[in-house]
Amino acid sequence: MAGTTRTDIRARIVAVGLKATLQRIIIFESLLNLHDAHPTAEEVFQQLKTAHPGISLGTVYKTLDSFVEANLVKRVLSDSKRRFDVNEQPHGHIYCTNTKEIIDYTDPELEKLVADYFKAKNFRNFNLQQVSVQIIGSKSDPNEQISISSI
Amino acid sequence: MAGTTRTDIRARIVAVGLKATLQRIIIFESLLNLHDAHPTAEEVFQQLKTAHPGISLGTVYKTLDSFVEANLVKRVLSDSKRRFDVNEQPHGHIYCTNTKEIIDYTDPELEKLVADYFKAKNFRNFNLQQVSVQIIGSKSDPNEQISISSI
DNA sequence: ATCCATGCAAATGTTTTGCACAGCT
DNA sequence: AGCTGTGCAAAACATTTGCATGGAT
Repeated sequence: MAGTTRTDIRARIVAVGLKATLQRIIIFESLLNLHDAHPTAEEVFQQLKTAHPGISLGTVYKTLDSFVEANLVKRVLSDSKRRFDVNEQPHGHIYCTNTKEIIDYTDPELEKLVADYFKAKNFRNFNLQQVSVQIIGSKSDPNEQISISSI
Repeated sequence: MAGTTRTDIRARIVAVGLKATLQRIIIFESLLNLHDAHPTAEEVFQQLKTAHPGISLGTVYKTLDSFVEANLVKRVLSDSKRRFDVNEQPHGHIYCTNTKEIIDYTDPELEKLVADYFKAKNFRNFNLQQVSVQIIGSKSDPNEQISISSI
């Protein structure tokens, strides 16, 4: 649960101007639970329907879209399905062409480097919302974790 | 056309270990023509079928997949369809949430900055193939170009 | 009470697949 | 001949839509 209560969730939903319906709350909750999986609408629906048999797949689609629209959630690069990610601290993604996994890559130093770079840039006719780094490659051993160290 | 002849294309296809069939050649050619549009399989098919009525959509799908597999072409973040991009010099993408456009962002200084950053990183169990920067935001005026200047 | 969100199911859009045939070596 | 790639059409999969009903403020 990671310390995010329903009250918190309700507040976050209301904060972006959406009504805090039960469906929106449990879908957001589900996104938090499935955070590491960068789930599809279908996956959110599957996780939800045991505890909430009434929920409809169409609603999950519509709700995820409205979350993205409201900037509560982001879409991520994926293998032909729409995948979603709760909007936490800035981070990049590692995409493994071998296992098709999308793995979060959180690296404040890199985020700062890139953010600073863009601070000195002036965009005309463009409202910059977000910069993120995509890392593409493949795991040598699909069953092992990736680890990273500075030289 | 940009100075890439069929002989060049043939060579690039053979270089990655694929047979240079006519379909592969014209699909690759089409990707070069449509480069700015980051086309879907369907869009490639549409562009092709006038000049080559025999070509099949299924073949376009299969061929694009094999190009990606062979690292001749990249997939790009998109609005729920698979979009493709010929593998030219390193560049990022600007995604406009307003118009859903994907616009190339070529910035050698940024590419160097990021590449250098990752040179000093040591990945274990991961073969890094590519790092790219995604910029997300929205055009103020959908009909105008974005321009960028350093401060 | 009003308005917007939801559930349902049908429609649409996208991608994958299997198989028979064609083309290259 | 033997391989692999292609075309076709069906199947599978993913997303969107319209509308009647339900729920939040």
